Amino acid sequence: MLMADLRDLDMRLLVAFDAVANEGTFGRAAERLGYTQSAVSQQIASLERIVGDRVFDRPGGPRPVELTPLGAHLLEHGRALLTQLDRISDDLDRFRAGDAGRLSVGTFQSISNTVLPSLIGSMRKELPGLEIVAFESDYDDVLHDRLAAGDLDLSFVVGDVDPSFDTRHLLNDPFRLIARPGQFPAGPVQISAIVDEPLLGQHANSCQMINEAGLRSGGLDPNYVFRTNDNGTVAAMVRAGMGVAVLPLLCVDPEDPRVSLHPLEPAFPGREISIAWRSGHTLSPAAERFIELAVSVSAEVALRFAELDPPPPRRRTKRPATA
Amino acid sequence: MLMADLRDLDMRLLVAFDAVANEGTFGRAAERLGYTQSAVSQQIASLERIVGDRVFDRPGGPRPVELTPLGAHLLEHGRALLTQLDRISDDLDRFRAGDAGRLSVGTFQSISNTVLPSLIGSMRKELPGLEIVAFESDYDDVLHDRLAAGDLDLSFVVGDVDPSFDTRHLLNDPFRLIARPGQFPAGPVQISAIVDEPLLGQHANSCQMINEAGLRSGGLDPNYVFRTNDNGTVAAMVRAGMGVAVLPLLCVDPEDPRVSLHPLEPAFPGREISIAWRSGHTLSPAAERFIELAVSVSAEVALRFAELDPPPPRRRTKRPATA
DNA sequence: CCATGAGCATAAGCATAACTGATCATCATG
DNA sequence: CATGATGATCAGTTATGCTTATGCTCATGG
Repeated sequence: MLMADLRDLDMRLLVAFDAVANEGTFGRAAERLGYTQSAVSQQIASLERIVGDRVFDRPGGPRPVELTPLGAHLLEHGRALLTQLDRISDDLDRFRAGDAGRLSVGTFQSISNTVLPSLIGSMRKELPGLEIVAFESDYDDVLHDRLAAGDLDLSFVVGDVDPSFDTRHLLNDPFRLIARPGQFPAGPVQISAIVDEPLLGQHANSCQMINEAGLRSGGLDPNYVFRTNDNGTVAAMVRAGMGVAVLPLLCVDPEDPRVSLHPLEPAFPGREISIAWRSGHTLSPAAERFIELAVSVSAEVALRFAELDPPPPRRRTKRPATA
Repeated sequence: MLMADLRDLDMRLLVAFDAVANEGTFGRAAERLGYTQSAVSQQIASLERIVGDRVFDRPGGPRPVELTPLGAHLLEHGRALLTQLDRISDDLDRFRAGDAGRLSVGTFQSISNTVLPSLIGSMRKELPGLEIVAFESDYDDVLHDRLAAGDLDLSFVVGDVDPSFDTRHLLNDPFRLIARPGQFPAGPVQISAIVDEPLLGQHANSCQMINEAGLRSGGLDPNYVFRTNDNGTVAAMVRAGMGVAVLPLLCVDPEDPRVSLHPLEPAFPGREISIAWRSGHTLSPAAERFIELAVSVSAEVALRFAELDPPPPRRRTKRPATA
């Protein structure tokens, strides 16, 4: 018996098999499927060649065919396969809508604290079937490597990345001086005014590099007395009087009354935050949507920044003129 | 996008898809599958036409292809399908060995008590993967109907059945007089000796018909004072002195010292027990095996009958001659 | 007992799908 | 810039799948 592998099976043969089993005759099955009786006869013959045994007893004459025991057994498997195919079809449709599969996103602390919660909230509300996995690291190269390896679909990044990645710009995150309240008068502080202050900062990473370069360009040779990547710790140390810090605005809580924030003068560029993915690689619909939402959430954050600094000129709500 | 249904999918496309995903290039996948690179390229193109999207990013040049997000998602499904196909293949092999699937057998009380336990025991030991379902009825027509409807794969039957069934003969079950010990001298009893005895018997069924016909042919016009299909009850009634019974040997316990069994004279034919199935219908391998085992277990039973009656002439084991 | 019709199988013919072999374009590499 | 590995594509061939036409089987009903 020349018995082929089931892996050579065309699902259409199972469809025909199922139809014949339901209809009882090859002819009616053919009619339902839009074939001729002969075609169905040949399809069943193909199926039987593949499984190696008859799946129908043909009693001859006008009597309907009946499943052989093996046919009945196979049909259970076959129907399970067909419904699984339908489920896969549905799942692919959901995937195309972004509402299935998994999305891995690289992030770093300040993003995780600010844009990510609302972003993931929106995604989960809009695409509840999508599994979102976030991976956080404050070391750019870790994120880059995992992104390049395909472990991550998307990653938030700081500054420019090499051209093997495509990016979408999200926002500019300006640096601010963090000091004790009252230590400096409200408003901008000259960099020259803090040349002798002990500095608190982060460990070396691209953000800190931008930061230090900016300070140096303002004539300050930074003297770091403590470095930590935990932004909360930095703020606490400032409150404790250990020194002052210069941090990206996203890294501090602008609502915290226990520290005061000051723009620096002369101003130097903030860090540019983008979202990146491997160039030349198709993005999943979920990733596309994530990027769009990231852009809009970031725009809201940028808007809050703009309102924060210069400190909003306490504009009184316009009174309706009394007639 | 002319997107076909997944039900039109040929599993060979998934095999190629899987191979390319594993090998990284169309060419190596083709080599492994015994195709040309061109064939695999076209197979992937077919797959992509069916799912409606690219499943690989082709970076161009000598770089390997990489799964698109949708491709990765589809591949998980595809691999699940392929392993399911392999499992089905294995299951079909087991089915062909009789060790998978379900076997429904029709039976009646005396068979259930005697041949069936050891028969099912042998089957379960030999084919532990087979599910055996027994359906018992003491009404022949019920068994016949269920067999004809295909609810039963096989059924034990009494006597001849209509030609829409095929049968295999199992054994002849002779009728015996059941009496109180001492009521008659050991050995055969003339039918004429029990013409005045009140009779116990079963309700009308084919076995009882044969029985009554036999008694009539021996000159006895049976006078039934109690009928039940429960053979244990018949024996108990005999012990209680209600009357005597004529039952097939399979229906009584020949080890029970509280009743005594007697052949009747003139002898009349016992009931013929066979196993039947729908003629023209393929039998499952499990059913084939069941029939074979039924034949051999029945032969053992017939042997015990032969030893029982005439009571085995206590033949001494031959002593080796001393030199 | 024969005519009828429902049913599947099969052969012949054709259209299409699938595969091969050759060639082209792409692009990393040295 | 030459090279080589890669996928796409085209033309040609083979294989597959489908239709039409026909034959065989067998239950049914005169």
